[in-house]
Amino acid sequence: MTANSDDTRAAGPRSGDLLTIGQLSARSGIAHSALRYYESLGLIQATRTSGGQRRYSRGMLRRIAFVRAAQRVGLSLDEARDALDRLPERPAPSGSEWDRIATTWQDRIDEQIAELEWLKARLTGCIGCGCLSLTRCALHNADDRLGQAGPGAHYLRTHDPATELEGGR
Amino acid sequence: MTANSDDTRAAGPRSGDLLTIGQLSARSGIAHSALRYYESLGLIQATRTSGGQRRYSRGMLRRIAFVRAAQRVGLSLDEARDALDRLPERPAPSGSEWDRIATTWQDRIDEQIAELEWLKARLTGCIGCGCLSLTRCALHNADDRLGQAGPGAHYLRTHDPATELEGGR
DNA sequence: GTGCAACTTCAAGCGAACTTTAAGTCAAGC
DNA sequence: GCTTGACTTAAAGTTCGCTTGAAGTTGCAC
Repeated sequence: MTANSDDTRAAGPRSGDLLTIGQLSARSGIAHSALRYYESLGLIQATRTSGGQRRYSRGMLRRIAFVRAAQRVGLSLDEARDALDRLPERPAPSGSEWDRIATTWQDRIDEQIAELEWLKARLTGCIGCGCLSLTRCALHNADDRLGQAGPGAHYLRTHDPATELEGGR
Repeated sequence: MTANSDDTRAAGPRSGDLLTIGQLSARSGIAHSALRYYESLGLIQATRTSGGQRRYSRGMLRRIAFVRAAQRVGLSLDEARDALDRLPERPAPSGSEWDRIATTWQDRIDEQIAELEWLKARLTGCIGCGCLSLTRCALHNADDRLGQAGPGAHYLRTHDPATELEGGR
């Protein structure tokens, strides 16, 4: 960005609240290209200057934070947009819709933690047994557990986030 | 020209130790196509019948389980193969190399759990405050934390697994 | 008014992890 | 011997989440 003054926006008299894409990128840690990509997906919005440049309200930082949290919880960007679309866009999302999402996400987080704990426990067992015990070693016994999830790329996702969000309640 | 003149022993679907790709797929829960893909990457190996069909030893189930565990820990398939290559292929991996990997993975798991706990705690705060508190809400405050990791797609990976495995020797 | 960083669009490219398709071959039960 | 389903290869296609490149425009300090 230019070495213009250190406030958020030096240009216009009343533009104190608006961020350029470079500023939004710096604040959010998301690359310019990714922000434009997010805009193309409808995750964030921008107004335009008369010259066509994007200007973002500070509320976009909140939306980006929401998206990043959604990703960490395992949602795709499409799913994050759906969730955002259901939130009232006030000063901040509020009310039962947000409660519902937060609760759902916490459940998902708990599931992910539980799975990691399971894996960790099995690895601990392996260390203890030197991975030589056919009856106790995680990697020996894992195949008993492997077949249970059915075919497909289910190993990175243990459940379908869409059904979780849409049909869950 | 008999199908099983050799040690391959391709006499039938339930011929002792060797599995067809269909059987391996059923046992492991991994699609046929993915198994062939894994073979192309060197993650698993097969002998061949005189007719050219793959036959897998039961040890491949262990290797697949290892790969799946590696994926859950956040490794790429290439990294999983590197780890497999360093394990002695005995009845089971054993010894200090396995200890080292298991320990490294447990550290990674701990990190992932910690991050999930952090996110969960922030969501809990949001529920408590109805997401209206500018000072406490995770999504309001997240941007303060967002910029700290620098640019790039750092939000899904908080560290580089390659340096973890290679440099940590 | 000039210089230059920061911006614009659009399309193509990328990397990971697979899946799909097409056309053919093998294995085993009857 | 025939049939049928499981298998073979190679290449192309898919999805996700972006990044890169080219070529041009805007905004602002000097």
